[in-house]
Amino acid sequence: MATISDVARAAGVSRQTVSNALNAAHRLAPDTLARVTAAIEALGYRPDPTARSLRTGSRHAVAYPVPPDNPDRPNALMGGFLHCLVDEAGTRGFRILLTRTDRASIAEVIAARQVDGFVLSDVLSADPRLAELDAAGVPYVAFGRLGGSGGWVDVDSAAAMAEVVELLVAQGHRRVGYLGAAEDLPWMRDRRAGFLAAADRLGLTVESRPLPDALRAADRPTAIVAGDDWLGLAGYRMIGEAGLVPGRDVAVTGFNDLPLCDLVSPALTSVRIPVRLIARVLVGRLLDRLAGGPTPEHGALVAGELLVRASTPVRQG
Amino acid sequence: MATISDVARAAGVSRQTVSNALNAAHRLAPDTLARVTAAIEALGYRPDPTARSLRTGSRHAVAYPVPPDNPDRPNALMGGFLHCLVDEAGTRGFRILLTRTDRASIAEVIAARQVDGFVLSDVLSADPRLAELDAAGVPYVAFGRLGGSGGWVDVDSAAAMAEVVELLVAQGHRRVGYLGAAEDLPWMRDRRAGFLAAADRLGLTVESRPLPDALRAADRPTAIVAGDDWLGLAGYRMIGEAGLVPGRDVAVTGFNDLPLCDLVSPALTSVRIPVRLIARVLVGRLLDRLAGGPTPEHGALVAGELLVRASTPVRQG
DNA sequence: TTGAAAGCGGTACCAG
DNA sequence: CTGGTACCGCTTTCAA
Repeated sequence: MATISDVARAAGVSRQTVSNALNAAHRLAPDTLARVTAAIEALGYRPDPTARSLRTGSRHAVAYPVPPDNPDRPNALMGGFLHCLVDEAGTRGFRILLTRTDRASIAEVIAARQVDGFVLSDVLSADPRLAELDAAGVPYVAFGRLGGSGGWVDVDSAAAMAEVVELLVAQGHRRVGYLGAAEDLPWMRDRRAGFLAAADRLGLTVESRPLPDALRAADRPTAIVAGDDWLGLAGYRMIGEAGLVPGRDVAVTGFNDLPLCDLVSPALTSVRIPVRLIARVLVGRLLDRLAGGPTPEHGALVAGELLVRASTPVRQG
Repeated sequence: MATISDVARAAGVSRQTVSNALNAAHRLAPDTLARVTAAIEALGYRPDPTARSLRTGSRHAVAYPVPPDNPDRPNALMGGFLHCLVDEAGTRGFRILLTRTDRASIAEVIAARQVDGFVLSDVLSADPRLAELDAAGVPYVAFGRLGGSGGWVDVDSAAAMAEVVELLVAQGHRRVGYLGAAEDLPWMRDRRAGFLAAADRLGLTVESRPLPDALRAADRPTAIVAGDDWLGLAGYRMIGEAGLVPGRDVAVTGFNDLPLCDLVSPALTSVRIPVRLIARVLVGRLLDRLAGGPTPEHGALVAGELLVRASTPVRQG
């Protein structure tokens, strides 16, 4: 492996000049630059980022703690998200370092100064990792809304739920049930709130009885809005157990647009999460901040995409 | 941030002694060790892996190129796999660095000496990345079988397919169709070969007509073995289009055990891939190699787990 | 515009 | 068992 000294020797200049050729080419005389560049080419020289990091203190790397995965309900979007993250960071010369999610592991990565910043996801309220990062002064951005700072990006679930409600209203639904779960998760709470707000605004009646009972009542809801796709399928089951047919008798919507939406019968109307865009904005905000830019005032909301499928058919009459 | 010099000064020893306390504690007098340890604690000193790497040349990091993800058919197992990978590597003091999969990116990571080795997946035959790694002498292990070396781990699809065939035979099936696709992918070819071998050994007749036609024939196959779960669902559709009912009229099996197997109706019999075990063996082999151990002669095959569900019911008569 | 010297934070080697 | 010295490969500072 060629070092900077090898190149300097080959080009008949000092090591500094080689360094300048790489980092501040404009300060070199044209012919010197040409000579150095030729030597770099000839020797196949690549500066060692480790040595550079030691000197400059910047690591050109970002950590992403990989959330644990429930094998029975894997996050099918994770692979795509990471691919996009790597891609977006890569085009700006940064790498993604995976870490465990526990506080100790994160503390270690910070203490070892292995990265310049963090990308977080699945952030809970009062997440201990945030305290850790704040205390150490390590910049981060989160996928999912945070309390104060503008260092976050999230799906605009309120807007998405409003679209869902508008769809149902347009299809003639007047009484709708909401199927939620895990409401300790901020994003699940957020979706419910978005639904309720839109339902209120558009004059939809929200079912208050437990859904299994409500579906058997004479004035049963004609649609169920679920907090995610898995819950949507739970809705299918409830509907079936009430002797009704999902889609035909009761419309259903999900959230996340997992691939199973197209597979189940009827295909499930859902909201697609723009993974690529989210990765881009996350990386953009973090790297801008690392570059010394100001922290944006507000978090960024990106629109989900409502995909209407057979589970929300146009109603006859 | 405390440095090794700070600790040395605080403990009244040289930097070298602090270094020894960390890396070769047995060479220190007990009381010196105690003094140094106390100083480390007091100052919260953590050695900087970047500086250490510069000196030793080892990065304590492993690269994993993230395969691109088809949004319409995401790899639902990726999140869990990466989590396991991080976990297994982490317990041995190694980190996972994500990279892009293209040859140029990999060449860059190698040239920049950013990792000690690679974990690969989705390796094609004559994969250009292998040439790159071999040429540079960078150690690697692959999820998925490789030509010569023992640096790989894979699911024993032949054994798994044998289990599938045995199940079908036991259930009274005599004529079975195979539904494959993307046979340029080694693992897909491997599954088909495993099926054919087992069918041959157990005297099963393999359907040779195109499945849509065969299902309409009088001597139609009574079961379909699919190369993966998505193909299993394609099988469901073919069966339905032939006026038959999957599970009841024609048994179906998949492969991978995606979560959708439990969701579809009938639930799809499939083979679960032991992701955690695979990650463990991959990391184990790579790190053993990095530690100077010998390369194993053979690749490792790990058993898949056949999960029998409603799509392969016990046959009446 | 170019170069010499110092140093980033550790570890290897060797002397005592 | 401990410490002095050189050095890993690069960039920053300051003179020439």
